[in-house]
Amino acid sequence: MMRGRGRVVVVVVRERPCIPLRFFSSLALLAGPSSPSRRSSGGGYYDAPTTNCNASSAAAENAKVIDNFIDHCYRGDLPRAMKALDSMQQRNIFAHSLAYSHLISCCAARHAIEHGRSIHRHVFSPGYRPKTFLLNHLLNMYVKFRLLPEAQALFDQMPRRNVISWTTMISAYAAASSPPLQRRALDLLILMLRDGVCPNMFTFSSVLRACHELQLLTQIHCSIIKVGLESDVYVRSALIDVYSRWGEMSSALCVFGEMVTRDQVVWNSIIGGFAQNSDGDPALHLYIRMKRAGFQADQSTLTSVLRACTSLALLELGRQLHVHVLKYDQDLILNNALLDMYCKCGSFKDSDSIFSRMVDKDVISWSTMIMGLAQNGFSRRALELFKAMAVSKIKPNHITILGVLFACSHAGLVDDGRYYFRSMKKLYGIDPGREHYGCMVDLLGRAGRLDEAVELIHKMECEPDAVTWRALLGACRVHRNMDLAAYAAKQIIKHDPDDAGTYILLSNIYANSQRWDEITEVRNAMRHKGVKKEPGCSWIEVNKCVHAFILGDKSHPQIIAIRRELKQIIHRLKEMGYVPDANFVLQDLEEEQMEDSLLYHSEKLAMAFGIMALSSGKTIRIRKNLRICGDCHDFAKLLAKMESRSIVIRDPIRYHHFEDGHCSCGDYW
DNA sequence: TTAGGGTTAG
Repeated sequence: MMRGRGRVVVVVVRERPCIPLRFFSSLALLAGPSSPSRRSSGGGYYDAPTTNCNASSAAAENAKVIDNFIDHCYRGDLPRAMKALDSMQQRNIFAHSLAYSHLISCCAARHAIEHGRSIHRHVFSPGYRPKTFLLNHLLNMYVKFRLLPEAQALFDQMPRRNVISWTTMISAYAAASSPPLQRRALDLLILMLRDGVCPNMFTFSSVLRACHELQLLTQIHCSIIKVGLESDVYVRSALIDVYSRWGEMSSALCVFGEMVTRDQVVWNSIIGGFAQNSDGDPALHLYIRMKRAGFQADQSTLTSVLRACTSLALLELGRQLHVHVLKYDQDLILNNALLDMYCKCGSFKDSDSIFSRMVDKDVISWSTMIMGLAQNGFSRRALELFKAMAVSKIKPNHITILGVLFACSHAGLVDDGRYYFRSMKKLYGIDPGREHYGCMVDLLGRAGRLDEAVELIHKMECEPDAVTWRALLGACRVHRNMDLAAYAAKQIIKHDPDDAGTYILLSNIYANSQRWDEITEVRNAMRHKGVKKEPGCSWIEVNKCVHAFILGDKSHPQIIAIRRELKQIIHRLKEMGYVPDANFVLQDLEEEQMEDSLLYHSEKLAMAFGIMALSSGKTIRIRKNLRICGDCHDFAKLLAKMESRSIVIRDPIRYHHFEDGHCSCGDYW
């Protein structure tokens, strides 16, 4: 016993060598409301009068209860700790903040929110003044349970808030999925500043996620530099991520380039940024640099690098990465990325195999497969998989339905498509968006129901965009409806004034009708806007090298041999009945382009090179930046038949699998 | 003694 301020102070220490001394030295066994003046926040003692034996006995009993509570907290025995907490609540006695914080962490780890709420009630009992640090623990617990309203209520109730309290709330709102909630993070930042609390690197790295305006992002970046926090690695990776989301890769690269001590996450941020912006080349180069810098690829790196392979259609490199993925064989996100890579590189044997072995599948796994099959023209299989998804009890989302409608349009299943479109709200609670309408326009247009397609566009609940009108234009192309094509093309240009291909297509339509004034008008508009058509480019991967072929370009080291091979192929194909298709009225090819270079379209050169460089029977896989023209499409069908090998050509819209004289797109693209 | 950054389908 010790003497202090005229009272006997009983030190309660039990023999527990495994518990840190600091833990015990900070114990506060506090008296109830009958003696509030004697409460202490960190002395490791409780007070008891000397003259009253009953009171002394009660104090000893209280000490025992608290001691038990602390013991259970430390051992992580949640049920017993909660029982002891009940007892403390009845006696109106309290332990030190540290014990509660330990228990709150246990509740968060064990998903025991009701216990967490009991602790919350307990520390707000009369006679106890919880420290800010303890309330921050509770705040964090509600945030971890995604109970933002409860976190906000506690935050509002807090008598004092420090930078951690504010940052916890800002971080919670910034991580929310809805933009209005994310805007609340920015509002809180302003309130925090008004409250005189300075944001630190934790605050900035959190709030950056909520930046939905580029101007605001720039302002926050300036503030970060002003207060000297730009060197923090968390802040930098958040900046890289947000600039990447805005497609501002030069700014992201600038932030990355200024760093001296880069960690794994920063590398992942910049690689992921390029991958998400469909800029696969720099993503792969940065990946190589990361490896050279001594970092190993983790799940996030591999997912982004797979995405880069997907955008570049690099099947062989994707297969190499698959070997590294094996050590994370149950990682759902990584498996989904792998599925998508194989789907988009046209290798369904591999995607099927992975999909069937995946233990966990989510809506993205199913949607990836359904969409992959649909885009590649395997509509029946896509619809069968959608039925299997219903059995699996995974609920479809708007992208799944998009895949289903895409599949219906490619198989000409008008009634099925209508059924899914009409019932998507009722069956799945999903409102049709622009993309769903676009699929329906595609479906009706493909079936030759152009009037119905136009009617649907006019009935849309949302404003049609260039994609909607392009779907109608595609149908006009197939069904040779030039008037409607001209109308659709004008609508596309209205929404996307830089679409050079559509200007050229419109000009060709007018030329066919000898409408010279309108041709001049279109050409002047192109000149005025400085619109130029991107040259056609095709890529093919051979022996781990990517070979690029550009229309009219002769820089490939084997170009003479390739052109010779191509001429021989054409000669043989002509014997099979191939007639070059020079009808370019409903294509976005210019007349001189057709006359001079029909023979040397980039995909034809890539196919000829594939025949030369790949072993017999191996699938020729080509990626193209523009849509394939009708002549190259016929050429590929006949070549696949003549060579008895598969040819896969991926254009920006869809995929063409050529086999035995047929294409999976059913000659509609 | 509490708060922060990177990965998947259209």
